[in-house]
Amino acid sequence: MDLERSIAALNNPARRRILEWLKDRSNFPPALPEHADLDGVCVAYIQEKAKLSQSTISNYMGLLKQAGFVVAERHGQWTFYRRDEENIRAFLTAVQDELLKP
Amino acid sequence: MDLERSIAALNNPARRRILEWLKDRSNFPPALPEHADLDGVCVAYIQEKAKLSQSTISNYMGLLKQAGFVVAERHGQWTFYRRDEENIRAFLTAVQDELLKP
DNA sequence: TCCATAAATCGAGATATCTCGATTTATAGT
DNA sequence: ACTATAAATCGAGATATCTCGATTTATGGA
Repeated sequence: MDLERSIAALNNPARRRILEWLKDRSNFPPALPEHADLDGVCVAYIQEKAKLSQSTISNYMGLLKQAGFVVAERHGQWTFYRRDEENIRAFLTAVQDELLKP
Repeated sequence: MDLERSIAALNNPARRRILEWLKDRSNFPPALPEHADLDGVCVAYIQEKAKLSQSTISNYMGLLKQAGFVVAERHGQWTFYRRDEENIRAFLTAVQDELLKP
């Protein structure tokens, strides 16, 4: 749990929005039939929704991944990103401790 | 509750450390007798502890204040800063909501 | 093997943050 | 009025972040 890195990753409205969108797969276009079993979202879909360039989104997803907020799973040419709920909760606990613990 | 501003204020190790130090007045030199009733800490004490310049600390305290993490109270030539526990809790709730709420 | 598509990496200009020393403002005491 | 002290503001150089388009890498299909 690297607070530094996590807070930096959150310090950007687009990245926070992406994390929110990922709460619900239906914020994105339906998955291809062959990906129906995966609950992640590919970079292209995120890019389309965020209206930022492909390289920017790829970079952002990398930062969110390093921060522990998402996990990436590669399937063929696609990389599917989804939230890491456990790590997100761990982050919240860490911030709470840092801000409130005596 | 301006999340943007609050997260930006937290996105700096020195500022986070200051917020931690302010949890306990005894992290700083004892107050002057005439300030014994106040529980805030003056800029000079924070500066000494943080080993950063006076202008940097003044700037940082301004950011923490705008973010709602501290309140300032002026007494004569001194400005005393102390944590705003209620706002800090409000921030934590807001982050939690942003990260977890469906 | 060749082509098409998805994503990652690279390089760069624009913008923002960090941090400082110098200056200014506010207040208190003589 | 003058001096001293505390804090805020100003101006600037160094460093980091943002975001892009171009290129490269990885994979799958004809």
